[in-house]
Amino acid sequence: MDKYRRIGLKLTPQRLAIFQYLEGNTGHPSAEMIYGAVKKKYPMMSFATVYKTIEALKKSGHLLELTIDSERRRYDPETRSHHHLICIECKKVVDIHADFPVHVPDEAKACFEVIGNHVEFYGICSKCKSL
Amino acid sequence: MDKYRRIGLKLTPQRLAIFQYLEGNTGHPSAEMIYGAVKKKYPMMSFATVYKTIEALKKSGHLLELTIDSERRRYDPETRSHHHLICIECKKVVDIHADFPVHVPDEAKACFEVIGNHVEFYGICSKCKSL
DNA sequence: GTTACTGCAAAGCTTTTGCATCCCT
DNA sequence: AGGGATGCAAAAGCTTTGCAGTAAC
Repeated sequence: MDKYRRIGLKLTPQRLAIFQYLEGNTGHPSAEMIYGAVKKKYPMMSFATVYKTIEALKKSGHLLELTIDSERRRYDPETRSHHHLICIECKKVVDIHADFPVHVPDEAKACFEVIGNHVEFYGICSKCKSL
Repeated sequence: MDKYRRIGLKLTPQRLAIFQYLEGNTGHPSAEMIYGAVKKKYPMMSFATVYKTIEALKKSGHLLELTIDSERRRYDPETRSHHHLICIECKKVVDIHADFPVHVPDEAKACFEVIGNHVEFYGICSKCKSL
């Protein structure tokens, strides 16, 4: 947890709870999910603190904002490049750690400097399929 | 334009203007961009009509809702499978029509029925790069 | 004539912000 | 002690909805 102090973030109890909730969390939570989980420990926790902490983590590169759900922003503490499998029913998102041989066509390279890529697989999870 | 009437949509002037704006539009517009463009022709146009028409087009499969921009929903009249190149500065989105050899790992196949995939390339467009 | 669409305004959500207070360092 | 963080409440976006009037079919 010292990595957060090193980048100038004060370690308040609320933040520690958020950090702990996010640590290794592969559920791609939304702000509301973070708030709900952390509020159990700290009932005084406010949404403002959640959003402000998310902002600080994003800026310092410890949290990624995903663009996989059009209804709300979702976050991922796994900042290494990886891909996702998304259930179109329940919006569940599962990580896929693999490298895919995707190469941008040359005509696109001409007008874009490509930095990275992200593959989304769409489908229906087994839970939703059985309903 | 008859394809819309065939699926039970009434062809009002407002809708025709929206359809015409979207036809072949590769700019991945947001609701506000659609509203702004169509309002020039029909100053009485309301946001409600834009959103309700978007909803009708989505339901009938004539419009895709993209999840490439966390700030607002963006739409794509190109409903065939394709991919995107996204400028992380100005959020410009460019289509890429190509097939990539991406295959879901077997362990993921076990718990998901995969329907499709979408590759996003992130980068900086030449316009933003020169700023 | 029916049925569905429009436009307005209000409401609903998610996210951001201002500010006084508090607390980590 | 100082500067940043918290929490509240208000505000700001974006999107949806109810409803009365209107237009397409």
